[in-house]
Amino acid sequence: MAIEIQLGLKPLSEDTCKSLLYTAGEVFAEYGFRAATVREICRRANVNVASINYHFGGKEELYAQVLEHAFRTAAEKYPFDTAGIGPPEKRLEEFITNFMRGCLGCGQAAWHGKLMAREMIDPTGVLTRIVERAIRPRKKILTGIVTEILGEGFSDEEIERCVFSIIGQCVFYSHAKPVIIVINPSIKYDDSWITRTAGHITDFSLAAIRLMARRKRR
Amino acid sequence: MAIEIQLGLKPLSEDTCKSLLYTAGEVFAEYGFRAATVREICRRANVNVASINYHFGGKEELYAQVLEHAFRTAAEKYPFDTAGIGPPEKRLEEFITNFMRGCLGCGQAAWHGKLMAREMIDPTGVLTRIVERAIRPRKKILTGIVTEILGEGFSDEEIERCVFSIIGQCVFYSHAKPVIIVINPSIKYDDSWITRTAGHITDFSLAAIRLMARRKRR
DNA sequence: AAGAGTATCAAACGCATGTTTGAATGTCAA
DNA sequence: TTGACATTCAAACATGCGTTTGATACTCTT
Repeated sequence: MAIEIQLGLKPLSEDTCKSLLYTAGEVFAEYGFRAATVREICRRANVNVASINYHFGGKEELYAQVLEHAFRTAAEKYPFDTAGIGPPEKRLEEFITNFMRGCLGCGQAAWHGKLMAREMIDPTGVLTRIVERAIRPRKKILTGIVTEILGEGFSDEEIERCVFSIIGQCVFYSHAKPVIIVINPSIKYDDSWITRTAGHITDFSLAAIRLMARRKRR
Repeated sequence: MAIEIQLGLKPLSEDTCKSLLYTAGEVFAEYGFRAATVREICRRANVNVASINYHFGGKEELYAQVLEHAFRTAAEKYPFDTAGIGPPEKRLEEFITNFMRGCLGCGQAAWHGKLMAREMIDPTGVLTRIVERAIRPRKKILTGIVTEILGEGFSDEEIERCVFSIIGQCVFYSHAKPVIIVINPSIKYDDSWITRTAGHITDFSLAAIRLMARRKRR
């Protein structure tokens, strides 16, 4: 690539780090930590294979920094803490839509969700950190929304089951994507489809939760 | 191991094949196709590393035969085709319970579900075969049950979304198990828990489907 | 008893991986 | 200009993988 352009200053690219961080996010999200190779990352980033070890100390540390970076950007882009604003039903739909966009969307914004989905299935050493940093806070928010709709008189276990039912519906489309593509090739994972599917999951879950609430009130 | 015992007949073990098939099922279910190593399989089976290539021709062919074997045993053990017997609500609960037992149970009976879950997430060349052989037939049965409860007037897309919502809730506990263990360590994946969780998913889904049906009828 | 066929084994092979090395190149203060 | 420092690079390294090999032991037929 642009090797001869430097025209003077600097050793051509002080931003090898940034390039690696970006490309690594892309490759890790695509293949997962184990299946991704440093050679592939370096090839796409147009840097030498030794760069990863020079700048980051190894594949594992690069992965950790990629996740750290993904946390920050995702937190800005898809705020889940719209707490208390509007009725809980509205917030539920927002939560589900944002969540699915994070898992299934395209581009850098979706790396976060894809990396989390990978970690869920095939955890590395950083799983605990991810849970505390990203998953548990979101579960707390969703639990709050569900609790608000359910009303009084439900055990933590019952509430948690509802939360898992909602999240399960969402991540299914991400986790089982290869199978879904085979089962029903006509599904296009574009933004319009995500919105409609998020709408279905919201309706489906709201119906269930409201019925539980109604039964308890009697 | 028992090398000197042979006492006369046979080359000690003509059943190296069976042992390999069994152990491979265990290891593949535990680690997935890629992460499982032939050396680990052979170590657990107490056979030489060359045995896999001698008897099966390679790791991939062994995997294919393990799946083939798992299909047959699972089909006997957990029959999903209880079609038409009893009310659809009852059949839904049976379906979900059997499905979750297959994904989360212990022992050889659960290999099938675990192998399928692995294949969903990280497909190998046999994914298509698995879909046609195991997944699509079951989806058809579940679709039948859901259609029966929903009644007339729903598009294939609406019905499929409900089916995915149900399956998503089930496989979540299998796919996201490592995360769930961190999030809530108190959950014990025993048979009693599976039954109760299957009950929740049934209630949750039934509530949603019935509400959809009721709305459409008006 | 002899030879053909089958099964097992330790060892090695070829390959891909993450990592390290040592030289080469450029920057910048002294 | 010089020397210390940072960065890049091609090449080599160490390890683990699936697979192959050639010898060995055994059974069974003749």
